[in-house]
Amino acid sequence: MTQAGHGPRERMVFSAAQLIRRNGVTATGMREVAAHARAPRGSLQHYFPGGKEQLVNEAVGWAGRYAGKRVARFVAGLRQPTPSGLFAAMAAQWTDEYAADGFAAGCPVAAATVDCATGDSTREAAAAAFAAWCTPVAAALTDMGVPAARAASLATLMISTLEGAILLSRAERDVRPLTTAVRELGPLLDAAVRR
Amino acid sequence: MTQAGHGPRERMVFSAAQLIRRNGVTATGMREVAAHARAPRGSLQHYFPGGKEQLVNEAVGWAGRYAGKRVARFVAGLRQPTPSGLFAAMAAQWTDEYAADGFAAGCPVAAATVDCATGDSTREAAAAAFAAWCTPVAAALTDMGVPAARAASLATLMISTLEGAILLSRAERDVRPLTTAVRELGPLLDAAVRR
DNA sequence: GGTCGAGTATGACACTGGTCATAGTAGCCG
DNA sequence: CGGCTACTATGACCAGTGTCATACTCGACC
Repeated sequence: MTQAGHGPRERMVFSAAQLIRRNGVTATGMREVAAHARAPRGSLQHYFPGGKEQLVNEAVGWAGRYAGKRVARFVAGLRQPTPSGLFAAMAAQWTDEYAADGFAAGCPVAAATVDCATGDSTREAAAAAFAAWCTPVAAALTDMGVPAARAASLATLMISTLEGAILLSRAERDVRPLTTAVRELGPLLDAAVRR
Repeated sequence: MTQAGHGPRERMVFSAAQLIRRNGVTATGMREVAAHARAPRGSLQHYFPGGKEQLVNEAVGWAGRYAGKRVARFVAGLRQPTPSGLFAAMAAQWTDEYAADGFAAGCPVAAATVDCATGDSTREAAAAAFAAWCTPVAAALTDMGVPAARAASLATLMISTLEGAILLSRAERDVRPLTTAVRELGPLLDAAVRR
């Protein structure tokens, strides 16, 4: 998650995702988002006339697209593409971040799902984000030789397990749940490739 | 999660867990908890001089102990105890609730982990709750014949996957992530029993 | 130059949050 | 009865929220 906002609008969406990831939706204030993005407070109502709900939904959508794009880069970075390798790479993104920056942040989509006081549209945005994340994973699995029927199921399983392991790791302040998830789930994933 | 509070204090802890489960920590107000528990507002500062932080932590701890106790009942209810059967029973608790009452609520411990604006002690309470949940699961696995070395890892995997599947199911308003987790993870779990 | 509009900047509003202070009530014990 | 403790009840406070209204800057365009 590198700082990559050109315009002030994108910076605000990015900052919103960043803060939601850390503190949750309700605990993240609009003024706080503007300050974090070093954007004028008045721009909030200008760019996001739909208020906080719109801002949160866009942040969630951004996170989903970001995660989806990362999948392609992960599989491209594998010397020998295997399902377990992809899963390990996805988990490594989190273990690396936790090792470098601490356990302060989680997945913004998860935060939006749990903290859905904003309205039902946020829940829909979260579902769309998970779909945008799950689809490329399933596609990568089929490319690796997993039958199409199981690819979608395994992709869902991978994201479920990863999301839960992130949760446990954050609570325990230890990457152990993430590493055990990779170790235990890897063989199951590789066993699904048709040879 | 049946209403089981005798005294007003327990009712408040229970109500707090219930509301946190639905709306998250920050979005749950103290006055709201008192009203939901049909307890006088003044009792809040009497029973919980530590303020919201104490109330939230006790609610999280209660949820952890509750989940831990459920495990023993689950394994007792299985006619033939297998790891996959236990996992299916744990997931069924959620699919049943979602089928009956809708997708409004999630796991309170997950909510407390994500929405940790209350302070670091809440995170520790969440870690303790996950431990109180994970330990009996690992014990049940060893009883079923899983080598002790893997039992702890598999218990962590089960809870990670379950927690993530709850998240996805809630976002999608569909129990599909939960059912696929059970279907895909079952064989892996049963393959770990020593025979 | 004048006009327009995108974007910026503030201040105010109504409201809710957690917390504190204080007063009141009930029941038990001596 | 008085006194004490457990509990209840209420009101006030201040910081914070999202949102709105208004006024300002500044560059582009005719």
